[in-house]
Order: sequence, then structure tokens, then C-alpha cells
Amino acid sequence: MSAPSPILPDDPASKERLRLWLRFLKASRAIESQIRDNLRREFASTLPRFDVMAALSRYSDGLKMSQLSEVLRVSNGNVTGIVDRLVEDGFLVRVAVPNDRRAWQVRLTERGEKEFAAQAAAHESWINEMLGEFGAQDAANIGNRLEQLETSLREKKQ
Amino acid sequence: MSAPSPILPDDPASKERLRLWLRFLKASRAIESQIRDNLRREFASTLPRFDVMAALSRYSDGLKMSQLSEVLRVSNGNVTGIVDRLVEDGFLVRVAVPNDRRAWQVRLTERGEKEFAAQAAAHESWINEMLGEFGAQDAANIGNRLEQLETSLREKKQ
DNA sequence: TAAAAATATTTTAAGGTTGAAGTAAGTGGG
DNA sequence: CCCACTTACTTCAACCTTAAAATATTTTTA
Repeated sequence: MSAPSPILPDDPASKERLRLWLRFLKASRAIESQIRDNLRREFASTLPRFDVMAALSRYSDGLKMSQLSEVLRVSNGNVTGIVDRLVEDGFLVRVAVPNDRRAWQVRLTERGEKEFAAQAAAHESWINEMLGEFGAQDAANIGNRLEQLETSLREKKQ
Repeated sequence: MSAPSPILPDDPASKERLRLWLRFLKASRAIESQIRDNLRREFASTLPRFDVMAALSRYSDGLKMSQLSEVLRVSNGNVTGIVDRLVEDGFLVRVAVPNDRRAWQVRLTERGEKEFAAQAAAHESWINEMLGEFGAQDAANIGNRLEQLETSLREKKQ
């Protein structure tokens, strides 16, 4: 680890940070695109659909549309379309919310839960394969670093 | 660094690798979405457009459509639309390739070069700001790690 | 050289993404 | 009560993305 240094427009570390970002992005896109391919080939699905089901699998009562878009950090309108298609496929249901006719509670169906369980297991094994060169300790260290980063980004945005 | 360990479906490190990936993805999306916002607000542009211009800025003779999609690792059809719009905006030109009437050489115009120079400078400073907590040495170390990862992913795909 | 194969690009259909505008339904102050 | 405001969600237009089909052109093969 190097000592902290001041952040200036022409900081000599600036170029190194840019290179870091470009590599970060490249690796992230490579992994993501492999996951998208696998989801498509093995489950005829997509990453956004997987993300929606993953979010709902953590809430047995389901989530309202607005909560879903909050959790996933995507726009409201976006969630509408993805949920529409998952409902058509029988993986999700929209349940009316008592005392509020504007809102919907979205939930996994039993079929959706089964499907997601299969996808999640496959997903974990794809990642395990792709990140095989990281040992547990190593993964935890870098993971912590990334969490710090994400926190600092959120603070900067406020 | 931890010792290398075998990769098995129920490797105890598997969950740790999954957590690493989820954090990785979260951080990457946070940075990317900030860049997209900035490009939109400050330059009325998008990340794919920036990527195309960045690729072309490294080749003063320009690139053929297929080379562009190769370099950017996106589909052929995708590049067509993005280049169309950049041509409309006067930032790019399609130049006929002698002796091959199927192909086009795509190049930045002078105006495109100026525009990209401004965007690239802003882009570097956004990254420098967001990744400020990484020192030069630190950024280089993690960057190397990511490059290894990307190489190993490419090998696995073959 | 004619037919077949390969190459370069565009078009198409289906989905994902956003911000902004639109619709419907709840909430509150006067 | 009613008018303004807010909230929950959907629709819309524009762009990005892919795989697959379509076009046009060049190269290879028989």
C-alpha cells in the first residue's frame, strides 16, 4: 500500500488511476458478458431478469415496484417492463396492496422460486470458476477495498 | 495473498468469490453511472459514443467498422448506429476504402478530435476524483491484478 | 469463368436503459 | 369538501445491445 497523496488535476497518480479504471471496466465487462451469455444459453434469460428475481428472493413478502427500483438502482419505468415479462412467464405475480390502489406488491411465484434457485446455483459456480485465481482471504481483502470505494463514492455524490 | 486453493463447486471460498463479484459489479456500476451522468450533462453524449471516439483517437488513419467492433468488443450492428449518429453530429466521417467497396474507414473529423480532447480531459479528472483514495502504487498493483484476471478469463473462453 | 464460400456492413426484432411526461390515487390545508 | 400536492406506477421517445437475417462485394474453387 502506498501513502495517501493529494488529489490534483495533474497529480502524477491521475494517469495510474485512469489505467486502473480502464482495467477495472474491462474485467467487469468481460465477466458480465460471460454471465449474460450463460444466462441466455442455459436459462433463456438475461441479467436484469436475474437481478430482479435475486432481489425478490431476499424478500418473501415481495417488494413494491418502487422498492424494487430503489434496491436495484434502476429507473421506475425500467422495472415495469422487466416485471411485465417475468409475470408473462409465470415467475412473478403482482399482488394488489390493501388500502392503496396505486401500488403493487411483486412476488416470486413458486415456479419463480424454483427457477431462481437453479439459476443462482449456476451463477455461483460460474463466478467461482471465473474468479478461481482469488483465494478466500484474497477475495475478502479486495472485497473490503471495493466496499470502501463504493461507500466513498456514495458520500461524494451527496 | 493467500495460497492457491482447488476450485470445487462447494469450495468454501466460493461464497467469498461471489461476494467479491457482487461488490465488484456494484462499484463498477456506480462509477459507470456517474460517468454516464457527467457525459450527458456536460457533453450531451453517452459512454458508447465516448468509447468509439476514444478508440478512433488512438488510430489517426481511422478504423474499419469491423475493426472498431473488434476493438470495442461489441457487435457489428451496434457500431453502425453509434457511428451513424456521430457522423450526423459531424464528429466522424466514413471514408471509402480503395479496392474494397464493401468496407468503410471511420475517422474522427477535426471537430471530433477537439471534442474528444475536451471529453477525455474531463473524463480523466472525474476518474481521478472518484478513485482518489488509491495511491499511484496501489492503483498499479490492483491494476496488474485485474489485468491477470482479464487474461485468465480470455484463456478460459478459448 | 461460373458457382460457392467468405467477408464487410446494415437491417431487423426483441429486450434493456433513461429521463420526462402522463395517469391514477392518496393526503392535507383551508 | 375541494384544490393543491405528493406518491406509485406506466408510457413514451431516444438510445444502446445482441444475434440472426439480409445485402453487397470479394475471393476461392471446381
